[in-house]
This record gives sequence, structure tokens and C-alpha cells, in this order.
Amino acid sequence: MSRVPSAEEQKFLDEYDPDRYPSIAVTVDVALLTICSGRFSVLLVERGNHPYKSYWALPGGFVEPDEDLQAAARRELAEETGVRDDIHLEQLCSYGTPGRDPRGRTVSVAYLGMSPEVSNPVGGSDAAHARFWPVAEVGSGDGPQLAFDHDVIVADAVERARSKLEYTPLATAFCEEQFTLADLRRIYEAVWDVQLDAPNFRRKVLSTHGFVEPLGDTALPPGGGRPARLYRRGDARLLHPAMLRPGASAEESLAEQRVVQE
Amino acid sequence: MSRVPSAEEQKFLDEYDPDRYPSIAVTVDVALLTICSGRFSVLLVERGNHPYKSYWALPGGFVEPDEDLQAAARRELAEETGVRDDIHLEQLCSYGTPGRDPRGRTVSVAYLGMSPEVSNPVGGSDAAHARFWPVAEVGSGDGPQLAFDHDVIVADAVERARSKLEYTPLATAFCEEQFTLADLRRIYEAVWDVQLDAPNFRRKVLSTHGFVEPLGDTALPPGGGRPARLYRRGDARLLHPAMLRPGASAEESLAEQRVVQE
DNA sequence: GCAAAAGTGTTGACTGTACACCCATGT
DNA sequence: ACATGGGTGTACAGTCAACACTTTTGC
Repeated sequence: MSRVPSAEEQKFLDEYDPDRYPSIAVTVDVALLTICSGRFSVLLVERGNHPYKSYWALPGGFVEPDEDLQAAARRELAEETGVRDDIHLEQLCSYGTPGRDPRGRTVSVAYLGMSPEVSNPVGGSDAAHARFWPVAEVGSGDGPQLAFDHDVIVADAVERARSKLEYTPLATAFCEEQFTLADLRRIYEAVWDVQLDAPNFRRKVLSTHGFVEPLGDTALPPGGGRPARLYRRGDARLLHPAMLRPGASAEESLAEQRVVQE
Repeated sequence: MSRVPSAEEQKFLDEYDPDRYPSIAVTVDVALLTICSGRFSVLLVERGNHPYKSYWALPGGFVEPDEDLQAAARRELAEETGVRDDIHLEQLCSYGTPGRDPRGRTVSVAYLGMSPEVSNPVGGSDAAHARFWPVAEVGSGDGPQLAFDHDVIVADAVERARSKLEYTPLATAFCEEQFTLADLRRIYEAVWDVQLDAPNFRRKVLSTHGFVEPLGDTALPPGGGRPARLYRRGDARLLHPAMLRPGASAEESLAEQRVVQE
């Protein structure tokens, strides 16, 4: 990567005087969310190096010279956890407060991932262990201690996911290729931590154009009962009308404000 | 800024080998939106230097060593356009595709700003001119030619603003300190490019807790008519229920998908 | 038959929209 | 007086939550 700069590039490098602007490192971090044994969870890796050794952190790392940001996020996720790479991934936010990394100035572009349950995430190169933690435990005292500002990133990711389930069909990103409406409903119930009325949920989903596509087959429920029809993702990107969270008036709105207000 | 690095920092610098990772420059760009003579508009500056000389661009520039990202956005906005600095500013998205700047690798953290009408934005240091352009013209052929990937950033900012007006009280960010409900309604009409029913709009706003606070005074409408009551911003950060755009079903949803889908 | 889960029908409360109408001011 | 825009009342239509009820399976 040490070629002769063009005149344009040289001009840029003059403006970008490395004495005035010592390099800022650009990293990506991924908050991969999933429903793990019925609980809304986030993938974390245990750090093997200082600083924050033996703390838990989001998988992530440096962006390579000619690599797109999202490609970097996908690569880090694969390297550190072996998660398959066709999952939904979207940019969440960038975090660049001076001092967020004690080793030097970094700006981290965080990504939000959503995937069906992953059986065994493997700890990769720089990650000692990798496992899913229920998001309810991450904020509280009895959960894992998070490195850097990753607790903030996780909180933002969780709230973004909760909100996106309202007006996009992304709940299907947590489902397998084929799923029943009960599967889909359990996604909503786990993410929002509420109970939903199955008959009304069914009607809402089916009346929303492009949310799900019916398949011919049926699946047997685990504990016995009538077989349920199977569906796959539809082609809609937005829900009309939205699937609003129940009882979102007044008091609950406190938690949401973090992500929304900036 | 040339001090002796600590052991931790040195370790970081070893990991962050500048040969493997040639510096990525971090910049901020600001899409400042406002209602200018009744039209939903974005602030652009005409570039005085190559590349993209005499093209129009968003105000922005390099992040300084010990500067928070949002502070950098606010500083660049003040330097290049003289816009007052108490306006609403929130992070929009980061753009880092290799090749987006022909001079070298950059990652730009874009911010979305909302402000009341600004009388005379002044072109600052590196900006030849600064002016507001109606967003409807920016995308089309007869509008300004935009530098870099700023057309994408503007499109994302516009869609984010349209969407935020639905579920937050941010329309008030476009209003002066004191405003009438007709002022507020004209904000919605300009941003969404629709006509709203004044009586129903009034009821919706007043029934939404914390959206606006009534003041004692009244203001005379410009062309004669009954004086209107004045209001100021309320303390809500989210609207319950939301102010949904009329006729948002099916066909119109095409444009929205850009920002939402990633 | 009974338990369990899928799926259907019905009702009453609530919300959004359209529009008729009244009120207060300038000219 | 009348034009202009602010503000109120009302009635209809659509949506949503609650829950009773039917269907199809395993045991």
C-alpha cells in the first residue's frame, strides 16, 4: 500500500496534516441478537487481552484498507464467532467519544445483527469464549461486565430491534427459513417481553401485505395439538399498518428515549 | 500531540500497524434541514477546491484529536455557515465505502440537523457560498450537482426527518421558540408534501401529552383573521399516539425503503 | 375422551377522517 | 359586510383488543 500519491491525494494529505490530526482508528463492532432458548439474547466474547481482560465485549475489530464497513462487520463476526454470514446486518450508530478506548482514539461503527438461534458460537482468534447472554442480564448487576462502552451499544441495539419489530417485518430475521405463526409470535413476545393474543396476532400478520407467504406444509407443535401451517418471509420491507407494542403509552416510554432522543 | 505513549497505547499501536492499516480519515458531514419560504430545504455549500470544485456539498470536515463527534459536527456547521449552535443535531449514519472520496479512504459520520428558518447563512472559510436548496430539487436533474456521495446522505436525512415527524415531536425543532398550531401544521405539510385537515390536526396535537405547552399570548395571522394561540415545545420525546402520514399504504412506501432497509 | 394448540367469529370501545359550522380579527 | 384563518361539534367508517367457540392433532 505504499505507492506514489497523485497530486489530488497529496493535496488531501496536506490538508490532513498527521501532526494536527493524529490517526483515528476506525473499528466495527457487531451486536448480534437472537432468541436463545426463548430468551432475547446478545452474542458476547470474553476478552483474552488487556485492557478489560476477562470482561465481555461485542465481536469487532479494525476495518481493513479497502474494505466496506459492513463487510468488515461480517468478517469480524465470522472470524470471532463462526456465525454464518447470510444473516441480517444493518448499521446501528457510530461511537467516537474521546477516551472510549484507553489505548487511543477510536471511532467504532456499530452494526446490529439479527439471526435465528445459533447452536454453538465458537471463540475464534482473539476471543477466548463466545456465548449468548440474555439482554435482561446484561444491563443488571448479576450479568456479565462489559468492556469499553459496549453496554451502551447493546442497549441501543436492543431498543432499535424492539422498535424495528413494530414497523418492519424483521421479526422473520429471527426465524428459520420456514416458520409457523406461533414461532413468529414467540419472537415478538421474547423481544418485547409481553404476552400477545394469538388469534389477534394471526389476523394482524396475515392482513399485512407481504409480511409472510403461506406454504403448503404444516408442522406439528411440540407438546401435541393441531398442526400449524408453515410460512416463509414475504417481500415487504415495511409494515402497513405497523405492529404496535401493547401499552406503549406514558410510563414505558422512558427506556425508549435513549435511542430516539440522541 | 507528540507525547510518549504509555505501555497500553504502545501495545495498541503495535496491533494497529500503520502498514497494514494505513490511516482512515474520519470526517463529519451535516445535513441541516429547515423550512425555507415554505419549502423543505437542505443547507449546501459550494465547493471552492478540487475535487468536485463548484459542485455543492454538505458542510463538514475532519474530526479533531480530542473532539467528540457531535461537537465536530457543530463546529463545522458554525465555521462554514455561521448557523447558530443551539439547534437539534442527531447522528444519522456513517458512510465509509472505499472510493467515496477520490483523495483517499475516509469514513464520514453524518449528522442530521433541524432548525427554524435561517436568514442568511454565510459562506465561511473553505466554502465559497452557502444556501438552502429545496430537497425536491436536489434529487432531480435541474437541481444542484452534489459532490461525493452527498446525494445519498441528503436522501437518507430527508427520509429520516419525514419518519421522525411521525413518532417524535421534532417538528417543533423547525419552529421558532413560540409558534401557533398553524405554523406547526405547515411544517408537517412542507416536510411530508401533503395537505392536512386543520381541525383534526389541532385535536391530535393537543391530545398528545407533552407535545406542546400553551402560552397565554396570541399572534395575528398575516392576511387577517382570528388571532391564534401561541405554544412552545412540550417535554415529550416520543408521541403517543404517533402522527401517521396520510395514505402511507402501498405505493408510496417505495421511497422510504432506502433508509429503513440498509 | 381429554389436553393442547391452531384457527374462526363476534362484540364493544376507541380512533381517524370528513365536513358543517361558529368565532374573532383586518379591510 | 365580507374575506380570512382559528377553533368546535358531530357523525360515519375502520381498527383493535377481548374472549367465546370450533377444529385437528397426540395420548
